[in-house]
Amino acid sequence: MFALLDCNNFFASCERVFRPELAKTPIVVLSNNDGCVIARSQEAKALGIAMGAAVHLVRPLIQRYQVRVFSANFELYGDLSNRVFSLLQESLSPKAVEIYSIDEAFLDLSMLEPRLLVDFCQELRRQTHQWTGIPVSIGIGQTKTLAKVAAGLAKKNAYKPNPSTHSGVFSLATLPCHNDSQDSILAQVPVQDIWGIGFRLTPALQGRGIQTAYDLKYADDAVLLKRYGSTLLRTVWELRGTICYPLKTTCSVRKSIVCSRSFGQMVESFTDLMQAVATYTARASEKLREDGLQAGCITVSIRTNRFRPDEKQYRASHSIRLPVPSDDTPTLIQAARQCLEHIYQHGFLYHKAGILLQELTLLSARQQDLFEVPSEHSAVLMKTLDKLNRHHGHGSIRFASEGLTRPWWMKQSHRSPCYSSRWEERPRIQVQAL
DNA sequence: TCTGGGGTCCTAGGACCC
DNA sequence: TCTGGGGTCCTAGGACCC
Repeated sequence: MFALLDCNNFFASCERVFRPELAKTPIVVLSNNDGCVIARSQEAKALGIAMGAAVHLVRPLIQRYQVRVFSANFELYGDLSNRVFSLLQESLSPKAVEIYSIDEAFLDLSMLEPRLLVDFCQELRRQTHQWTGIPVSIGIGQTKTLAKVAAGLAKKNAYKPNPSTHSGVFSLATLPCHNDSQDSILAQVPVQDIWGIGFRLTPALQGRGIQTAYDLKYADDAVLLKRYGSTLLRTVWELRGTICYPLKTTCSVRKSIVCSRSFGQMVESFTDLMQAVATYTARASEKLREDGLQAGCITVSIRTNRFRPDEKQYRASHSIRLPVPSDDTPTLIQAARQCLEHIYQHGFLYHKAGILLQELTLLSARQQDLFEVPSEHSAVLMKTLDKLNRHHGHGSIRFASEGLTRPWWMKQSHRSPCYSSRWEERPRIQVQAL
């Protein structure tokens, strides 16, 4: 038996944890560079501010309803996310929790008697809110896909005008999978709300008369497999109660690391562009070392602003395979420079750059190279660098190639403090003497 | 003026092998 | 008129997720 615990309006809820006076205020959180809306509080959703909306398009709504605007603060969200998941792992067991994303976790509840499931989840929900300040919804189902469907329904119930005490938890598991009442619930769920059905599949399925989760559950396997592949078929089987996606608790080694950002202002020169690429490479290398990995391949990509069709457009990327896998920032920056030299074209206004590290291997399982000259010096230097940056914040110690003034740096005009992860930004309490 | 960032998995097709 | 069959590996592109 699976449950999906989903944090409600997560980024907006995080902003409220340390600003309780904003409990009823509409809130939006913006993407890096303050470009578009990536999270909304319930009040902001009710105002009709769409997910992903460009800020300049919803500015009138923001001003009219005095919506509180925040720049994304992923350090804060990551820290609160860890607190929520630690609590789950303590309440259940680390082996029963799969951290699926920054704000969601699948839980294996097969150790509980079915009649206790809902009460257990209610208690978990209450405790999470009390201990972390984050409101959550929980869905229960025989498979992950059904638990996801249930979580969606739980969230809807939680924000009804008069939520009942049982809102915020929804179980599909108290009903057998081929029961009419479970089917009647699935018949209310639009096909695009199912986990795994995206914006491409939705119109294709609708064109075949598949409008709801119920329609998909009873669709023809052979047709779906031939036309759409095995991934969709797994989703269908999960709707029928057959587990195709077991709980993944061992954290698998990741396969790529990306660092890409759009610029605060357009960049034209090679020097400025290289500064950005060096900065992103340094950040990605840091992540690489955090996970004890080395990269065998690096890709650099650059592009102009695709939203300005009247300007000359250009996009390109180039990859280099390193002679020996590396986690050394200078080595990777050097390779990134070669990539950029390969694709840079003078005369364009660049809007975004990114780097991608691939062919990641564990440092502990590295293949020795016959001609390699091992450098212990590098390992010590990188370790020291990471320690300093962990303690004083990202980018406190940088490579000169990352630049000093950095005019291209992203805009973050409304970032809240990292209340819970930086000493100098911790909340202050003023006590007034009576 | 202003439109995100970081991931995974699957499939088709080409290149190559014997 | 007719031009093998079976296999692996790699890559690009497309789909999805949050």
